[in-house]
Amino acid sequence: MGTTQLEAPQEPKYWHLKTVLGDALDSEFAVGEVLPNERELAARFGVARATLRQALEQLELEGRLQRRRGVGTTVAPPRIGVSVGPAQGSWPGEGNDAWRAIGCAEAPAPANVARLFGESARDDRAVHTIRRVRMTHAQPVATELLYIPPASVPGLPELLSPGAHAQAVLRELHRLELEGEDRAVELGSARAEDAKQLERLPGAPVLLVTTRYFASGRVAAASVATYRADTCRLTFGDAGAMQITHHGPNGNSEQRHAS
Amino acid sequence: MGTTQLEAPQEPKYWHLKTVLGDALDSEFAVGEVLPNERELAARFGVARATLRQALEQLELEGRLQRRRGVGTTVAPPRIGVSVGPAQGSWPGEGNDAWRAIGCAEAPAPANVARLFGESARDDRAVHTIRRVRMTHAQPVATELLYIPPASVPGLPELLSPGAHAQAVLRELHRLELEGEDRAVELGSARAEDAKQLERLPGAPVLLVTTRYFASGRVAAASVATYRADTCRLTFGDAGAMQITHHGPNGNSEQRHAS
DNA sequence: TAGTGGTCTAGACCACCTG
DNA sequence: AGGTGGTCTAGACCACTAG
Repeated sequence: MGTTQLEAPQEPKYWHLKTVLGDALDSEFAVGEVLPNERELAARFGVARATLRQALEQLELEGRLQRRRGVGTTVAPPRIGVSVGPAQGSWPGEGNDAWRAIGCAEAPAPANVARLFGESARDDRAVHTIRRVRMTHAQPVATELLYIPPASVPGLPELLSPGAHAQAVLRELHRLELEGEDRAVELGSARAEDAKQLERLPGAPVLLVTTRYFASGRVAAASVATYRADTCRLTFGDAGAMQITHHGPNGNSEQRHAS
Repeated sequence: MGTTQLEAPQEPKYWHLKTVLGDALDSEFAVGEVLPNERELAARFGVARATLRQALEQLELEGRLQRRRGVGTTVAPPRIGVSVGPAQGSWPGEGNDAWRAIGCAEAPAPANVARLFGESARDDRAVHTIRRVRMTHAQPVATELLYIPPASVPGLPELLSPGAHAQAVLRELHRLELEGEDRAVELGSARAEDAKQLERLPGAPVLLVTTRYFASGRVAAASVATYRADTCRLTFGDAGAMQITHHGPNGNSEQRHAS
């Protein structure tokens, strides 16, 4: 032996670890089962805890693990498919879409949101801002800020209790005919406020879904929703019944696709 | 002073750092500008390099920074909006959709893909597998594996060169009438193979877009596309012209939405 | 109170790019 | 060759959860 060892250690330790752990999860662990703690795992694999943690972070990012401070690391269930596409309730709050309003306010839209409404509403007054949470299987999967310009809900009743006010704004909004929607998805990290509602730590990876609702030839409402990236798979179209993808066990697909 | 310091150091250093750096990016740096190197930044802020790196990682995750080994850390341009929704070329490869086939093969579908085709094709023979890359602004933004069962392309000509074969399969596919599509988006990390094509390191955060194409009352094709999460914003519908969201400067939206 | 994951440090070496 | 970011180590302490 000696220098004859031609192994390719090009592969970082944490990457190799991730693979090994991932395989172990598929073959030796059941969903919900708790793994040994980080210090023991690190010792068992002969690496520093920081290195072990790098591997765990990746697996958590891929939705295979769930870590909770003070509790432990458990094997995560497959991601939940949550429908965000059209072909459903159309307007926000229409149909049984599992959103729950938890607050509302009237304030000038922040710059990034004002942009969604286009040039027209540049110097607009305060917009109705509704904060909602989306629950699935008794777990919070998303928070959302819904922005509705006063012009979209002209016939609004008197000042009401915060809860009732949100209901009233949505009800008024539904009187309009929805002409179409627009959507964008990007990666982000949870702001402190959102993180708390999603029961995650600040900075946790999230999927930001920005939506524009069109009616009366203009943007009648807009929203920015924050979905937990670890537990959610966003579905569009009638993909509700689509099976999981789960970059998993044999999903590694080590075939030649080459050239 | 002394114990009178009631500051809330609950906020982790890296989180605070991220905020400070983020603000600095907006006010003092131009897109493309290179930041001081990590060792100097760490010293300047009085933290260990690992802590500084945690902040940079977050900013990179949010698409605000771009780091390249051996080169440096630069301020990233706003994310590129790439259209993935319907209302475009419909079939993959139809229209000018900036995809370029770089290889193809016939092999049994991996388990996770076979699932997309439903029960019917459980024990199916090899499927056509086409690997494509999507370019935008001369940069690779996505790689894709397109799976097409032989049944979907019956009239396929003789064995051709790898490149021509991919073209032929797609051309045959276009003869079918597309009845609808299905889509799911989730967070993942780049496999080594994809990472290379996307000019990123293995494990880089990506958005996995799984699509099913329906024709003749069944799934005629399916694909798993891997988009760079740092540089891309996926758009659906006619959101092509939608302005950036950019969780940015004043986007922090420190208003009360409370209850 | 004991045990977990989360944060932080101060170093070291490596892989990669550029001049 | 020199500088960059990427990986890794071996510690320490903190915040949280649970029995």
